[in-house]
Amino acid sequence: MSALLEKSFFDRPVVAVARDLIGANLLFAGAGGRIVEVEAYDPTDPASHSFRGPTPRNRVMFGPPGHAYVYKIYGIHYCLNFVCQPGSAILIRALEPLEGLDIMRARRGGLADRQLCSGPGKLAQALGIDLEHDGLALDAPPFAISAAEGAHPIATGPRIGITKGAETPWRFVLAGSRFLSRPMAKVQPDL
DNA sequence: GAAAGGATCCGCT
DNA sequence: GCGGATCCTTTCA
Repeated sequence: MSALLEKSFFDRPVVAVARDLIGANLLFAGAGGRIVEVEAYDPTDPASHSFRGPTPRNRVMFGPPGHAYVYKIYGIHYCLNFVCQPGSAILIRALEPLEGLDIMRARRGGLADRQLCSGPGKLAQALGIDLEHDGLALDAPPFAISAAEGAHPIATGPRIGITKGAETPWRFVLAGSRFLSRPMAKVQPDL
């Protein structure tokens, strides 16, 4: 098991951090697994919550790097992000479930492992994350995030579910993973 | 004060 | 493949 990531890991350009998170291990209170899908957002990006500056909801995005930004979407689901440099964050979209399988299955209604964490809302539900956890530090419990070990083939493509900035290819996935929220429509190897 | 719409998921057709 | 659920943040008058 490699060392836990420190806040300085996140104090870099958001796209570089996003690439490095593919293959990293994310645990929240003992439940989680390998990160296989993320998306990057930055303040110059019309799809980003930070595009129009700080608001009560997104204030954590403008705080120090290495904290969790959690928000509610469509009145029902929660999404987990990692804050990088000011106004930048990475949406964690899918995990390969590895730890705490029993509790994650229970939270997700007994669904199959492929469906436990294959989407941002599902992942937050499986890990038990909600608005109470907005702003928590990522380098201390209940978070435990360790760096990827070895090489991971990364594919890139357009982000999912957005209407503005839809062409920006800031979705990063572990190529060929069975645990993605959706397959990469057109596999583009990362360069 | 009002209205629009969203970084989603699930069930039904 | 499509639409409803569900709510609250943000924007605009």
